[in-house]
Amino acid sequence: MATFPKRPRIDSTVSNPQLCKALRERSDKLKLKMTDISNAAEKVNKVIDKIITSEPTKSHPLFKSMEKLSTGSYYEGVKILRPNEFDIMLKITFESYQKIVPTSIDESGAFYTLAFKQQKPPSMAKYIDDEGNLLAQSILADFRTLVEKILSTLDGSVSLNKRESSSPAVTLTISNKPEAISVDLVLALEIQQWPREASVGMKTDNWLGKRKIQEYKNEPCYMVAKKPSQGTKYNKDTWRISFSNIEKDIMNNHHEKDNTTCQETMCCRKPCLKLMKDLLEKLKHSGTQSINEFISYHAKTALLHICTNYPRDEDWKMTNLDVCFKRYVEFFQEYLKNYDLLNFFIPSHNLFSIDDIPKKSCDNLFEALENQKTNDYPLFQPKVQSAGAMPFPQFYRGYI
DNA sequence: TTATGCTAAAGCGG
DNA sequence: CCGCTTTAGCATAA
Repeated sequence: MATFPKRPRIDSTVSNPQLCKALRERSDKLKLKMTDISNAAEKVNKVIDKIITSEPTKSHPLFKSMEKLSTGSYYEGVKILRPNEFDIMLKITFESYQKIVPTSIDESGAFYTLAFKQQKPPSMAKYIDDEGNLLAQSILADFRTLVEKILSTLDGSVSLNKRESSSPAVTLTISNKPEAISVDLVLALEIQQWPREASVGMKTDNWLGKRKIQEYKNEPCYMVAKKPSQGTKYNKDTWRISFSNIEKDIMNNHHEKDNTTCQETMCCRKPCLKLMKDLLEKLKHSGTQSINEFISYHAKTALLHICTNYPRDEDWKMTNLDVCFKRYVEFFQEYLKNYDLLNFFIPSHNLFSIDDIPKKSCDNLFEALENQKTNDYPLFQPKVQSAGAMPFPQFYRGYI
């Protein structure tokens, strides 16, 4: 429960026009170019369509129900710099009589076994063990084989990446200039009823509104074939829960409840997330010690929590971008210091501990963020003034 | 299944 | 800064 830092502290902070302008310029630089989007979208969509509609897929007992559910940064409109990474969830649904029951296997509420409650369809026998549990890894393996087979009928511009043992994704590389495009295909089983562990999350009535939250809880959630990080702990095949569908809807409809006229004041929730992703990437490449474990999902989750604390569009005015971003950084630092970043949907699920992130890495990132914040984000600066030439309080001088 | 209309975001010109 | 056009993605209807 003691998740959030104390409220105000920086509410009184006044925007600094120079810093605000500099952040906005950086944010503009992160935008995707329309020509890049067109190129990439055409190629990606073509491949996905091929995979879904090909004969081997359509004749497979399990995969024939596959439908595209585009998720992740690109489709949430927060991808930065170039459209070079796509996340596509391929969802599988079961006939109504084939009820599947998720059972949580640990305290976190992140991992589940999935068992057929009623009859087991004979065509699916190879994916089900003696107790009726669905075998995540064998389904994933067959899916990979299927994709491989379909790609082999193509012109060779698309290749299959090497398998990564803990990843639930089958990753494709599409050749493209100036840069290859990588596409994560994530096979996901659709579950109609949210597990009990998820029923207490998403406490954000003031931001999204009770009605909207209830609508979300009536939507399905998904199970993906991701192993727990200590692989041998559970002998059964396990699944990890995913709310990518809800996350996407929130990101694309993130204004405060009942606000239908949000056009007038542009909010900076998305720009803040883009800047944070950019900053994390830059820190990773700047030699900052062991912070490579942090992923954009941590940044996104932090943003969702902060939006809950600051629910009003008024709290996110574009003209206050610097204040909002500083607030974001400080909340994120608080999560790092407490080693406590909870999954937005499942409060029992601490992202840091589930992903086995060392406390030391959190401390390192805390310090790196502190340094960036107090020096007005030197890593955002356009280009290097060759080393040494510019000692550290760099640009944006002349305020305060 | 396909066609059509809407929206958010990029791009551009004032 | 503001308004206009274009585009991809998506929802809805036919």
